[in-house]
Amino acid sequence: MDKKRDISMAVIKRLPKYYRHLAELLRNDVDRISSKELSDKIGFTASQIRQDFNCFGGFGQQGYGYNVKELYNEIGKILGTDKEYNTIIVGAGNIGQAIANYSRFEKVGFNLKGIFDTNPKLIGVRIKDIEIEDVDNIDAFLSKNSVDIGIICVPANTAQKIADLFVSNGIKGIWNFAPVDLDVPEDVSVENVHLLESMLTLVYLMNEQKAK
Amino acid sequence: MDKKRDISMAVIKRLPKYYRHLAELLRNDVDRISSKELSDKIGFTASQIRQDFNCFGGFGQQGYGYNVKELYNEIGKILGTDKEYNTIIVGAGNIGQAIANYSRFEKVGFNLKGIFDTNPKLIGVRIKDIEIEDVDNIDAFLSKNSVDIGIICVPANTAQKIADLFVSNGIKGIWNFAPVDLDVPEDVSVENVHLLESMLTLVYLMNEQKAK
DNA sequence: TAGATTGTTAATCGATTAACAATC
DNA sequence: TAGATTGTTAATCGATTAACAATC
Repeated sequence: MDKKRDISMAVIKRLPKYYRHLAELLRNDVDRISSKELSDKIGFTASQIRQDFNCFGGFGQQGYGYNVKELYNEIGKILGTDKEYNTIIVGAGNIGQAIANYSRFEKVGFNLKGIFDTNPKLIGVRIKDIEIEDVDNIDAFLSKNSVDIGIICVPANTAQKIADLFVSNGIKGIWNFAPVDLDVPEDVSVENVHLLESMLTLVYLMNEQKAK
Repeated sequence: MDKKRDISMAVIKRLPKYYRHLAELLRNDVDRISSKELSDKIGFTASQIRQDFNCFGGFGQQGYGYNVKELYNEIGKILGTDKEYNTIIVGAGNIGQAIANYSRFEKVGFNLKGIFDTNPKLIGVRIKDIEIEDVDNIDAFLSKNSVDIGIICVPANTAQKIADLFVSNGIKGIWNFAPVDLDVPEDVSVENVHLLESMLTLVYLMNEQKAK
């Protein structure tokens, strides 16, 4: 486990992409791959790929390359996909509902346990066999159920309040879709999906291209 | 315009965050801010903030700091929010519908002009006064309408086909939600939102914390 | 064994931070 | 003017790339 320490964020952000490409190779029945071949496919340099993998120990074999299945499993373990995670969604608007219905997550071990909203029109509605509950019930729900990840899909002005609620109930992972930077203790991990910022990045890149 | 050249991706990715924080300051009627104060709020170092802004020219005033309104407008211009953009969404599933209904985009100048899907049950359905059309109509639609940004919300296996369709019709910006790396000419910009990868990053960070 | 490719060290490159002169 | 804070150069830090010995 100690190996995991001091891994740079640059490496961490590349891991899921390796994982995705290896899953694809696996589906295509590819047994082995060299860092050079993976480089051609994924776009990182072969040197970087070898450096990245060696942060976690040597998965390859000189003269041969990497065994796809083994590498896929190793990276899965590093990422934590060998475990299951219980999640709840707070905010059952457009994004919240889309995430709730997004079936790819279940397949990878994310189990949605609850959906919450403040809107009386939504409370009681069922999404995927889960009845949307009042946000006021979150505290009680979390004291009875073990939840690993809280997903925030509420507007910016209430997001911090929800995050505080998560933190006070011992949730250690927050997936945040609200356009704010959440303030949480350092042992709580936050991953943001800032859609408008992503769109603005695209617009910048387009205008930059046009100027060339 | 030449100033824009050679701006590193690290800087570009920070611009939307500056823009969001400045919008908030503006809403709170803050007139001026120093790099030090902005640093406390946004989390980047004061030095980095000044470096970033100076990539585009000096927006500040010695001894005073930055005028919030002016800085907000300047960054808006750099990002391209002073213009409007026509968009279409291909794939009217969970994510596609959520994006279509996400009202924050309209406010910032993104105008949704069309939604396309292959599912006969969805074709003809109206979302926000826009009737979902058959994907087969995209070509004809694009030859008649000026579209700046194509949004891909289809499954992985058809995403590249849609991207090709966009490219052949002169679209220069693609916002991609499909879990694939699209292959496009270099004058076409792609911004990815890879939800599963974002979630896996969160899971890694949580497990790393636990190991400490 | 010979060839191929890793694991790993060293060199380079780029991004961040520190420092301070310029100046409002 | 004195104080404050930028703009900018120099120093540091970290990440990527190159090179090659180890070894399958």
